[in-house]
Amino acid sequence: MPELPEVETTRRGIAPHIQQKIVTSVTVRNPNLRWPVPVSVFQLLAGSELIDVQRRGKYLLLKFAQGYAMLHLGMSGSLRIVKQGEPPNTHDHVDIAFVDGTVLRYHDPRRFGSLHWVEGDPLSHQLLAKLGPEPLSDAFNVDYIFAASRKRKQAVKPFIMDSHVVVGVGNIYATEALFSAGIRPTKPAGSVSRKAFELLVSDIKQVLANAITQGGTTLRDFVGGDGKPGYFKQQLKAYGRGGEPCVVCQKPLKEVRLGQRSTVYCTACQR
DNA sequence: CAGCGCCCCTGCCCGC
DNA sequence: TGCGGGCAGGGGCGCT
Repeated sequence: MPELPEVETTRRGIAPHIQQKIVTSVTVRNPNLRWPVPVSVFQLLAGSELIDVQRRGKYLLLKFAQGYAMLHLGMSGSLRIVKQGEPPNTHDHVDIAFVDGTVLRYHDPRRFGSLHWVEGDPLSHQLLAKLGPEPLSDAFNVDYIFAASRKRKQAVKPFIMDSHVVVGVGNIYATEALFSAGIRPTKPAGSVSRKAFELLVSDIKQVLANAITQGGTTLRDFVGGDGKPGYFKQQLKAYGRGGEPCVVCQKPLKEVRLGQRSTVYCTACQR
């Protein structure tokens, strides 16, 4: 249930359980994810140490001496730490088991996620090479986004959700950040003012950072194997609230589809 | 190239 | 209660 905060929460949650541990086996129960999982390559990982767990955008990178396991959770993917011997449930597609009996288990009902093996620099991989800046880095700033948006006719919401523009801004947080910044999601990106982008950049950073902080509270449940993704729905001011009153002006929020994704905004507060 | 629709897949919810 | 339709937190790909 991954937007960037969930992926980062997952990274922080799993890393201490698996890093610097030796893999004993990799089990792939269903290799038919978004792209076929190269099963035999992963089975060669037995005996190797998982050095580190990194993240680029919504991709998780499990570092080994020989290369990286590059994992994407798609719409419905999740990772949890379980103990060896725990029977798999439906849609538990991959297990990576370690010497101490810890198992990293990948679960993904819709199978929109993916698992690649990458040798060499993972950031040079085709899927990562052209990604935009990390939203919480200094590289994501008003100068950058304003320049990138000039002459773009695309609506600002799909624009900021484009991972080649900036990574990690999914449907929920795009909706929320645009609400906070008072920007109408349908407005062409190229006609959003520099001032408005200043607000938007700051609100994107804030909403993501806040969500990561909150993700921390669901972390223990998540990793413990017991908890729900725990999505702070109560905090959402726009996403999922079509027809309900705007928290600022009480006018009913409007819901439209933009780029095949539901989009909620206030016609009074967002211009 | 920019921009847009399609599609991958399962589960769940709603209305009839 | 059963069933069809629509929608779900993503994003790469192929077409115009």
